[in-house]
Amino acid sequence: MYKPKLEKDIRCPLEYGLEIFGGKWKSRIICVLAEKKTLRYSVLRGEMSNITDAVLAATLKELLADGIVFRQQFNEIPPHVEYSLTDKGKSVVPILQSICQWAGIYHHENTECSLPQCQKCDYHSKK
Amino acid sequence: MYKPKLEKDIRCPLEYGLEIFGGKWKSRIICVLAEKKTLRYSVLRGEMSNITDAVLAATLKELLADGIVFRQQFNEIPPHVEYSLTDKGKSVVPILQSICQWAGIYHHENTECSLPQCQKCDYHSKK
DNA sequence: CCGCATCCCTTTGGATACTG
DNA sequence: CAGTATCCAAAGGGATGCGG
Repeated sequence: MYKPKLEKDIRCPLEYGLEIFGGKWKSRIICVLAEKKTLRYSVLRGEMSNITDAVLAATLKELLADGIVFRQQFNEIPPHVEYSLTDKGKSVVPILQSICQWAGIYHHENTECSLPQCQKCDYHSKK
Repeated sequence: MYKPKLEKDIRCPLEYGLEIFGGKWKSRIICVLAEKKTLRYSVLRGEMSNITDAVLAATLKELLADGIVFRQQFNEIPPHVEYSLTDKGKSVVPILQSICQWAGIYHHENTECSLPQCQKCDYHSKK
């Protein structure tokens, strides 16, 4: 039985912001796109181990709706789709950087990302 | 029936950070404590409309475990408990500030917090 | 006064199979 | 290639009532 989504609480800007990039895969997708600039769907999925299509597609949809990513469809043979960050999307990267820096100070046990696909977090400390 | 928590994924610093203050009430609690410095449990609850004891207590426990808040118990008559931010907790406030600023730019529909208890978000723009 | 126990509902994330 | 459909599991959040 389908149940319509309940009216969301009115949220302050802070909570709005956390909604945008606070999801389980969202920050990771933003990081990857920030580093690689433009990626096809299948390549993007390859960069994120263990994510399934259902989840990746749903997450990209949200990011698209929130204006974080840009989606370009190529109706060639074979067809493909490319994703990249919008300006809005790019503007969150410094915030993710600062979170990563902060966490690096306190999260001693695992300062280096141990997930290969998460080496993209290195983006935050590079340069 | 009690079910043990599954082993958490290994997370990069960024995701660790989002875990700390990304929960539904966490940022709000941090904001309130950042402004009021020290609050009794009951007063803190009063500052957050609609939160229930079960949720507030659980959230405070997490923040305590993560070293964000400090808990001082007074075994007087009547007994009470006071919560305040640790140094680690205080150090996340600038990050919340930057998120709030960023969101203010893009979240035009609701730039001003419309929840009274969330006027604490003004903390981020004050001064 | 503070906060836990219990039970329940909603939301989110995921596995598998399948399609334009 | 780039997803959707379906079904399901787990976690988060919440209401109520009790206990130190």
